[in-house]
Amino acid sequence: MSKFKWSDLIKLNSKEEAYISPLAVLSHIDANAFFAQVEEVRCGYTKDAPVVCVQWNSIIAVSYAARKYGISRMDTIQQALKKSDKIIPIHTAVFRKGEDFWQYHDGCGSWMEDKDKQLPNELYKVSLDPYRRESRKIFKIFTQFCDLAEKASVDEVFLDLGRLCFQKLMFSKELIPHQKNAEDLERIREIFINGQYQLDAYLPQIPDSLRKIKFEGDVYNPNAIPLIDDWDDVLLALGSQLTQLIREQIEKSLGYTTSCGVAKTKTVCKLASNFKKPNAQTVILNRCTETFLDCGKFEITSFWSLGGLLGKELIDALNAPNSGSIKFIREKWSSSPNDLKQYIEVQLSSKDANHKSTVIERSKIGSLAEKLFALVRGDYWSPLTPQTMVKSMMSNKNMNGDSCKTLVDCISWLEVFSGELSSRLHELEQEYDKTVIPRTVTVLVRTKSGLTHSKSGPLTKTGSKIDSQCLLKVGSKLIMELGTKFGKEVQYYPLQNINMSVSHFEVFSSKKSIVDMFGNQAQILESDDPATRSVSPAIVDPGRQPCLSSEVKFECQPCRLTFATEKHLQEHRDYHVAMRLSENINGADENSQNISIGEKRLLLTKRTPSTPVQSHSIKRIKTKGPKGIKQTKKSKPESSNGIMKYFSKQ
DNA sequence: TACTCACAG
DNA sequence: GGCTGTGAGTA
Repeated sequence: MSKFKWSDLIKLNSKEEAYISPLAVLSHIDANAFFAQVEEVRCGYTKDAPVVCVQWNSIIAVSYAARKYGISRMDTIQQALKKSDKIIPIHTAVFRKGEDFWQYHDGCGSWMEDKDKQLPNELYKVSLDPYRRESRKIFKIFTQFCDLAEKASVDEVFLDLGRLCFQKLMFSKELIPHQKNAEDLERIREIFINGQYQLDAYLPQIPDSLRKIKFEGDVYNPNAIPLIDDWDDVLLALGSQLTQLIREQIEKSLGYTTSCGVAKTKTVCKLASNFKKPNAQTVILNRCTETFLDCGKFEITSFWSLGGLLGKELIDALNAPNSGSIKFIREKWSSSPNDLKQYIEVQLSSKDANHKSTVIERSKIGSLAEKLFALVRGDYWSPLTPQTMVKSMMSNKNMNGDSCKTLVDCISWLEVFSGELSSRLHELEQEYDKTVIPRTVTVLVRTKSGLTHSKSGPLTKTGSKIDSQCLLKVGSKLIMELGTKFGKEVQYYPLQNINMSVSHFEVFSSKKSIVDMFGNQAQILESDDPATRSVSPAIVDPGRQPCLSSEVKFECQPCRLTFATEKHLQEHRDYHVAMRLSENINGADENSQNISIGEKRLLLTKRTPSTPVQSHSIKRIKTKGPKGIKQTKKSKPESSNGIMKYFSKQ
């Protein structure tokens, strides 16, 4: 007789209950050196090519081919090049300051000798969009196969293979090709199909024929025990076959290799997928779970969510030795979580007496002890959280030196952020086939002294879809309010950090009008005459469609940028005015005083003294501010273009 | 809404 | 180790 019950098996058919069954089959799949793989595939290299993905001077992902030269994620690109000149560094895509689309600059980067081919941090912001896109493609394959997938990060996923395994067991004819030995399994299938089972009854012993079932990948089995003993092993074997299939599909269609862990719980899956890399899968039988946790590679801090302060404090509170602490805890507190809880409480009390700070909240010690008690046994069950809508999106830029020292600089970065956020919002909409409208925009700055200040405001736009212009409009308003409020008190510029985020998403299920719009655009694009195109389609980010000829009606004379509607043109002009306002508020230097509104690019790239004279003059009334910061009041511009409605608090 | 902290890759 | 990002908690 099996040690499992019919109810354990039947639960696999339920998304809500499968993870809690002792027969659960979950898996964790991780794309190896993901950013490096994306670049390798994008640029057409093979797996043998020692590609590394670079951001400024740092290597942020190392392909396995490059790891053979001893290159690690910590290395700077210069250090890596000393280890081997064979490596192929590829820089991430970047936004240029003041532009709202990203681009790859292949053949450029900080390691280039040619100064013109370097990408200065001051002028660019890294874009991770390409990796998100590839991540979505991978995730789509997962969801095509599997009805319950949790996206754990840009390169990781958890799968609940319960239904697939169950169905394969019950309905797959090829599972047991030799009919002679299949009789037992057929009888079990009949019992299930006819509903002649008792949920509380134990399952029969597994049929002999099933003992020959094959695992895909590596089964962790240091003591060479028989692999198939009970139904949990059978189901894990089926799960390993399924993950193999899914992973092969990903490699075949997208070119990415993955590492995979198959086990009963998420935490064990996660450790298992990390066990052998790259391009491998590791199966942890339930009977081998504790042996696996004790293999020497893991400690308390290896568990998800215990990798930081909390884990360190736990180890400290439990007086656990650094190595083998999982086994130590399991054996020292072997009967119940309660002993563990009491021990932690006592230890923390003595810490309190010594006025030591702790991140462990007293009210949570009970649940923490239960969790730890289960974790060290590989028995901590947590559900897969089905795909949920992200709750916020941020676009962020850290500044070097004094590269963000004026409001003009700020607004230029806001333009980048607006482009990135609107593009990501649109991708989100396509992914869910929903309309997504954020209701709140937040702008945050951090001064060199570490002070942060943020301002949030509503995004009231309705009807049409969110674009970078409308985000920029709100963001500009917020940053100006921040600047005027903060600038008087403390040393404001140069900023150490600036970011913008959108949150409080409203989701509409009907996306008809937007889908139609996309369809029309695509059609127009195909028959578009390049000569009449107003904006070069060479702009790379396909998330941002160029303004098409049929839509072009309004042009900003100085910029020669064109807009579909007068409203859009108006907003664009407001941006120019905001730029000029900011120069005044900020007490801009001599060069930027004279910036023509048509010379945005010039302003943002090189501050040339010979910049043309502006066409609209703004009177400047200087007032003396504290700490030598120039405070400037401005008169209303001659041609305000309705700007005051956006900057009414000025 | 404003801000801080923890955590992860 | 710097950069980028998400989410929880607090007042």
